[in-house]
Order: sequence, then structure tokens, then C-alpha cells
Amino acid sequence: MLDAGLHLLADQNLASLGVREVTREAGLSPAAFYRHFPDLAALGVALVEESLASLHVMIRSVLAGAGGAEELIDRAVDVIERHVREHRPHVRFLARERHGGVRQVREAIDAELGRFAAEVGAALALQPVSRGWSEEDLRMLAELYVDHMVSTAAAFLEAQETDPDREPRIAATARLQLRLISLGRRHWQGG
Amino acid sequence: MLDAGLHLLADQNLASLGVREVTREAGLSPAAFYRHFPDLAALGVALVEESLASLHVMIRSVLAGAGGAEELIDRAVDVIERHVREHRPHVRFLARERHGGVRQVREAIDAELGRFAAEVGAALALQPVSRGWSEEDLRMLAELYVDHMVSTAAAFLEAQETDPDREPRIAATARLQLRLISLGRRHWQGG
DNA sequence: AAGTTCGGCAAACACTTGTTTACTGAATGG
DNA sequence: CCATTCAGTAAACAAGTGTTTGCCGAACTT
Repeated sequence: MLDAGLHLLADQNLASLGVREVTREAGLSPAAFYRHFPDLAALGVALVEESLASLHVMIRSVLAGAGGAEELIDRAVDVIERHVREHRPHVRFLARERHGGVRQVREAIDAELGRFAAEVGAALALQPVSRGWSEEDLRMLAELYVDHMVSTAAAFLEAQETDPDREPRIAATARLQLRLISLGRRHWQGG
Repeated sequence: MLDAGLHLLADQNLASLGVREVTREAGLSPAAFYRHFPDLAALGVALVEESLASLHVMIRSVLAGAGGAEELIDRAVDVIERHVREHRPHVRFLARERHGGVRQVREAIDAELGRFAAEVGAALALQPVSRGWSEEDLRMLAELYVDHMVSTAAAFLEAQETDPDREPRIAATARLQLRLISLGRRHWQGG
């Protein structure tokens, strides 16, 4: 049933999804839906959780494994690109519903992105470059990285669906931007 | 009729909007809708144009007027915050439909954001800090700024609607991030 | 003054929708 | 072996949907 919903959300958004539509796609009767969810919003929240499991795995695989800043940047962009390709429906769902019409879902996504930023912040604190950084500065940097990751993922998504030739250019741009941020980071002093 | 649509899109998204719904809100008969638009998608595109007029004004008011990097950053964040407050429905519409379910609208928004980036890039090229920058580097910097502006605007939007106390913190974070980017910019050498 | 466009209406068409109800078979547990 | 939960069904309900059609008055053009 989650799969059916996710499939329909390829070119629709949650608020315009119908109970009957979902059950039809899943090959079930309309009433069957209510055996599993009270609402369509509930189905949405379930999809958020499903989507973020894979995201957490991804972020760890970026932060783990050492290497200089350059290697880390390259690996990050590669991982994002591959993740979007391999989990397109989930990523699309997140991009679409992050500012979508269903409050519960919006809040679930935002809360989880916040946890992401915290995780990234903790990882940044361990790097030598961050010696002497205040909590606030670390947090703002982590948020900058997360926002950048989200934007990049969304750009990959759109490119993969409409014009795959644009993909390398997006990757190149993202790498340059990360390099610039990392440069600013090295010269940062006090908030 | 545009106003009626915009008002309904406060807690709905375009794909789940109905012709009858719009005309009812506007105090007209359903058939009247088709006198003005063939589709709901067309109404969406019209709203995009309406929304971006005010945005263009905003961006010029940031780029105009000289001043050091610090003043420019402060003014940019202020202008964004005020713009979101004064054009909330339009901004919400853009955030929601940027990755929404209606292809035509998505494309219209993306095209316009691209033009934004070009405009910002041209303005950046005039600043002394950008001497020796390649076209590609300027473009990626402009995109970074535009993406950051979009993220910040979305954050303001959510904060203003759910918990206005968070607003100053968002502004502070955005300023720090812009400062860090501007730092990276000063130390940039060659792509 | 005659004609034409413009923006509006009511009514009708055939569907689709969310949700509830009462019912059914299969698995599960004591 | 009996009871209970589980996951499913069909049928019905009232209400809402997109779109077309034919009609109408006002405003503009010539």
C-alpha cells in the first residue's frame, strides 16, 4: 500500500491523492485502506519515515571514511547523485511535501532535517578545522551544508527526470560551491 | 479570480485545487472560469508571473545601493524577511509549487529563478572582489546565493506561520552563512 | 444605430469521491 | 477445538467534480 501511494505520488502530491486511487492502484477495495491508516496524512507520515531511513544511511556513508576536504567533497556529491538515482521516488516525495499542503508531513520532514543538521554538526565538531568554533557557528555551518544538500538533491532530481545531460554540470557546480564554503570555513574566526 | 486562487492555496496545493472551488471563492459561476483560463495549470502559471514581479523588485533593491559586504548582507536579510512578511501568499505559493505536482508551473518557476541567478551573476561581476573570476565561477556563486535566498525565505515563511519567535534566530543564522560565503569568496582563486 | 465581442449565468451530463456498514474467510492463540 | 483477531470484501450513501451547452445583457466598434 505504501508502494502504491509512492508510485502515484510520482506526478501528484499528497493533498490531491485519493483513498480510492491508492486502493485501486494497490488492487484492494476502498475500505481496506482504513484497516491500516485513519487518514491520508497518516500514510504520508509513514512515507516520511520510510524515506528517511535510507537518507540516514547515506549521510553516514559520507561522514564516515576519512580523507582531505577535496576527497570528502567529491564523495559527498557522488553519494548524493547516486542516492537520488536509486531512491528517486522517495526523494521526490520529500522534495514535494517539504513545503506541501499537509501540515503533519511538513513538520515530520522538518524535524528530521533538523536531526540531520545536528548529526552533521556533531561530525563537523570532530574535524580539526573546527577548533575554537562556538556551538552556534557549528550549527549554522551544519544547516548550510544540509540546505545545500537538499538543493543539490532537488536539482539532480529534476535533471534526471527531464534532461540527464545536465547532471554532470550540476555535480560540477555543487563541488565548486562546497569548495567555496570549505574555503570560507578555513578562514573563519569567531561568530 | 487570481486572488481567489491565491487565497485558497494558503492551505492547499495547486494540484488539489478545483475549478468549482475557485469560482465559488470568487463568487462566480463555474463556467466563468473557462472564460479566462483553459486549465488550472494556466491559472498557476499566471500566479507565477504575478509572484515574480514583486520578487524582481526586491532583488534590485538589494543589489542597488552600495556599501561594504557587511552592510549588503544585513540589507539582503532584512529585505528578504520583509518581503516574505508582505507577500506571504505569493512566497508560499512559490515554495509549495516549486517542486509541486504541476509540470508547467515547476518549469515556469525554475526558468525564472535561472533568470534571477543570471541577474545576480551580472551584478556580482561588477564588484571589485570578482576580478579574475571565470564565467563558470560567477555562475556557481550566483546560484549559491539564489539557493540560499530561497532556503532562507522558506524558513522565514514557516517561522512566521507557526512560531514568530524563531524569526530573529533565522535571520542571525542567514547572516552568518552569508558572511562565511563572502569569506570564501575573498579567498577564492581559480575554479 | 447596428453588430460584435466580452464576461457572466443556470442547468445538465456522467462520474468520482470519502466513509460506513454488515459480512466473510483465514490465521492465531489458549 | 473454540474464540478471537486480522485483513479483506461488496454495497450503499450523499456530496462533490470537470466541462459543455445555450442564453443574456452590457460595453465597445464602426
